Amino acid sequence: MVTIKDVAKLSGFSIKTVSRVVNNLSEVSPETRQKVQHAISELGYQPNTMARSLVIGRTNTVGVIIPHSAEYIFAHPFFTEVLRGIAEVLSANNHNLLLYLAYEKVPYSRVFIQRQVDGLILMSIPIGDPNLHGIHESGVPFVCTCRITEDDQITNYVDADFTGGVEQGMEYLLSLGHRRIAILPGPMSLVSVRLRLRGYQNAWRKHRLAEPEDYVLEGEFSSESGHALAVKAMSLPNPPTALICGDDLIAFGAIQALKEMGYRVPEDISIIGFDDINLARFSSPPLTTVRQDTYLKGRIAAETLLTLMRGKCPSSPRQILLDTSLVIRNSTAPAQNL
Amino acid sequence: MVTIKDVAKLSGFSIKTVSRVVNNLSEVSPETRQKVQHAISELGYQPNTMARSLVIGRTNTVGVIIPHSAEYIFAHPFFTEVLRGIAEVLSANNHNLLLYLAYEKVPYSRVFIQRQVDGLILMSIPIGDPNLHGIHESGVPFVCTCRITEDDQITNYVDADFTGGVEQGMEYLLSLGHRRIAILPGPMSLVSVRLRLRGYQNAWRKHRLAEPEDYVLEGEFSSESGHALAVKAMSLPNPPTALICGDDLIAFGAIQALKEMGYRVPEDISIIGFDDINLARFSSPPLTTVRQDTYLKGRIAAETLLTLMRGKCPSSPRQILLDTSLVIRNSTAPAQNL
DNA sequence: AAAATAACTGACAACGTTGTCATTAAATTA
DNA sequence: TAATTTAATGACAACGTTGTCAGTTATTTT
Repeated sequence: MVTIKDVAKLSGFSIKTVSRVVNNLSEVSPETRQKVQHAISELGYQPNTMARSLVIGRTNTVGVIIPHSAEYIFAHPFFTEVLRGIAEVLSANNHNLLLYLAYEKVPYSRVFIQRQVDGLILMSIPIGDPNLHGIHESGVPFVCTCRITEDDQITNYVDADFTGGVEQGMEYLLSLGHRRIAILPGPMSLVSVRLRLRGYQNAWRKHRLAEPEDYVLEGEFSSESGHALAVKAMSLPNPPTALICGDDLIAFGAIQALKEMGYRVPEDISIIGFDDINLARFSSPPLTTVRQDTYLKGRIAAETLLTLMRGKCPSSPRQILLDTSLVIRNSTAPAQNL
Repeated sequence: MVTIKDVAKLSGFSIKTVSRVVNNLSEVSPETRQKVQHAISELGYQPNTMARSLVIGRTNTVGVIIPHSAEYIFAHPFFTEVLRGIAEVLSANNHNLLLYLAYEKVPYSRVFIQRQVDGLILMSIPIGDPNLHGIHESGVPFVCTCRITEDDQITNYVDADFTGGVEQGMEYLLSLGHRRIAILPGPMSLVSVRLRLRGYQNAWRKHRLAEPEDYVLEGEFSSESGHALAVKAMSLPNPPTALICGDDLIAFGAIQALKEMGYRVPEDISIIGFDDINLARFSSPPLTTVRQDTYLKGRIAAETLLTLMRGKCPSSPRQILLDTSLVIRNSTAPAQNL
């Protein structure tokens, strides 16, 4: 292994001077710099990251924590986009990205105390995660890409406005004349799902309409679940004329189930998704959906974290809510009397 | 920051003895071990990873390289699955995962020479990547999740048998009576696409049939591209009765385009995809596709790398080709005379 | 009882870098 | 000209850990 010592010996200068050249400090004469650089490229020298980190007390590395219990996070299309946003910002700022699968027993903050990372991004935290305590205690700069409670006032977060997003979808369905609107929000164990439900309830209240009963159909973020729930919805005594879904996968499954049952989408039943994944344009019919910019979520999370890492951690948390927008395609139509 | 020194002072033992306890070495008496452990948990001590790595010369970290020029890799459903396979194996073996976006100018091997990682997984390498030279030279243990040439005999790789996969699809279409089969293989800049094409050609040859002309329609791995190419295919003087696609996204786009043009799938035109992503079951009609196990690809790549890292790098490369299987759903039917 | 072995424990160097401070030579100022 | 500043460089300690090896007990063997 080529070390700074070898470069010093070959160039005839001291270790410290080589270090100055490597770190591009100004206090080196041009000739010296050139000679040292020549020796560096001659030997193919690269500084040892571990040794440097040990001295300077930083690693220029950010940890991204993915709760492993939630496997569907990995499988979900939005995951990639958030990660890409994070990776690009970190890369542009010369920071590395350590990806951790967090099992419940292992406290996230460990990796910070061990000086592996200078900060953390928590990608999807279970409600009541006991690790958050340790995080706060250890003083890690961290940012969540989700909220930990419906009215989180504790963590730094960047998240989509799920409540507002569902309200947008509901407004549209109501404007089309739908009054029997069921929601397939996803798993209620997730805060984001509870926030979606809040949007659903807000919409009814805002229009001074009574929220229909039995129209909240909890499930998973998957097409399989959407399929099953759509079947269940249509077998209700008073079946809905529209379904608003917690994500696009649920919507895809629901559409297929409806077709199989002989309903036409959107003529008989309207469907709205959430996320606007790439494939939403290519379903049959193309999906009307509430768009959230997951790539941007990742970028902003990373940028926020870098800011936190540079300055002291502020007393009040940084909380950012990203707007959603309704993308109208062909899975929605005016309500018919069935 | 709590260091091993603090633990030594509090427990009354030497630094070295604390180190022995931390590393769970046997040469410590039970009482000593207990006292030291008490001090450790009292202080909340965690060993400094950088200092340890510096001494032992390893980081227990694996780098995963993603060429950034290929943005679609991030966006592609298979990416997540490979990454999940890698992450799970590394996690189970107490190794960390550093994710790198590789820009063309930055040689991958740098991160190895800098001792940030003990090995590398290269997720999708452009043909003729100049960095491979540096990789071989630096002696990094590495594994590719793809081949770098159609007959790669150099790198360690784990990849799907694209040629065989397309042959499976072709066999099925031919058995259904199709003779006008066009292929939408994806971007020819990728080796995997050239290998798919090879499977297409093999099938014709094996059946002693002349390969039809103008039936290779190059494009991207996206639904948009599939849509455009399907339109192009059907406007040929002698349009095909079946399309075999390089991935499922292309197939989805193609199906939509065909529907828009008034064709029925599969009655008029048969479609086969590649990958079997989760959503393949939920397209309309459900997609017949060649399944590759991308999650397994990731797992095996990581396991292979760990093996390489443990032993010396063998002289002959480890090359693993994973079988594919045809999943028959409803986008394929016997050929009709159009 | 003496000698040999085993079981623990600790002092100190080493890993490869950067930070602190001293030293030297050159350039500027008084 | 002498005194002061500036620029360039290097010696050495420090970062927090592990490896080496020597030392001290306790235990076993002769």
